[in-house]
Amino acid sequence: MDERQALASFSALSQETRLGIVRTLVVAGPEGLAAGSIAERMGVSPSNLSFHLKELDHSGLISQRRESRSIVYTASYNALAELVKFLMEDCCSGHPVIRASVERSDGCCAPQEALGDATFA
Amino acid sequence: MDERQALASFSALSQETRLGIVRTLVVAGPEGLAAGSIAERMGVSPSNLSFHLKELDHSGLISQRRESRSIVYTASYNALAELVKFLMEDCCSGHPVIRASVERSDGCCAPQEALGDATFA
DNA sequence: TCAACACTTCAAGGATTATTGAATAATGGA
DNA sequence: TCCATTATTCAATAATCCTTGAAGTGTTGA
Repeated sequence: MDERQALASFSALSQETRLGIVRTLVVAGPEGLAAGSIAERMGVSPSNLSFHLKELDHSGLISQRRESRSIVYTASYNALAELVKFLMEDCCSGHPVIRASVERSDGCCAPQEALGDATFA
Repeated sequence: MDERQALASFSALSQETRLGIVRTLVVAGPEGLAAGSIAERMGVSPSNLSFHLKELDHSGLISQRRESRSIVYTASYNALAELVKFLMEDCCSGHPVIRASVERSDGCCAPQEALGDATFA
């Protein structure tokens, strides 16, 4: 993921409605949700939702397919994963504190003592 | 990290100059950099830089201290780590594909085969 | 105390982004 | 074909964000 894409992704996630859409679609899984269902859950008007969906689609964080009358949206797990990687590696220079903090959170990988004095600030 | 903070952080990172500042400060390490040095490196006017620094400070991604005439800024590794965690856990519901993709990237943890059919889309 | 330095704050503008309601497009069933 | 359904696009307005230059705030050394 290049910087342009990352900027667009951060911008997409910086708006309450859009962050909500992404969360909803992630939970919905690969089957996705029709625009109408999303609008209902989020409590926004169809045209407003459409505006935000376009923004998200443009950033690559979601994708769409037509299914009969509906247009069904799905979260792009790949793009989300790329964004997490960008944040950790490109933006944060793979800093040990950040990596460790994330890995620690699911009890995986290196024990905390192994981090040594890499954990500043 | 709650949603409000996450939105503020994404908003902070969605602007080219500010993303550049964060990257610069992460690389600079815990000693940080004076506002003047940052302005010079980023090629922006002092007042414009100040505007963006305030934005970043407000989101919690950086912090500041006065040191003689200068005001020295440092990246908040903690806030950055929290943001990565938010993205993976709250926003992405700890989705296995995203987690795996990140962990895979440093050759740590579970081998790819172990992911099984958790890797959809 | 005064001047120079390092920054920030303020006010004004221009540029983007968000919201709303009306109009338009695509699909499927009677 | 005609109508209802599902969604998008458009135009206008409101709100927010970014940039700039001038003015203001601390800090240091003469």
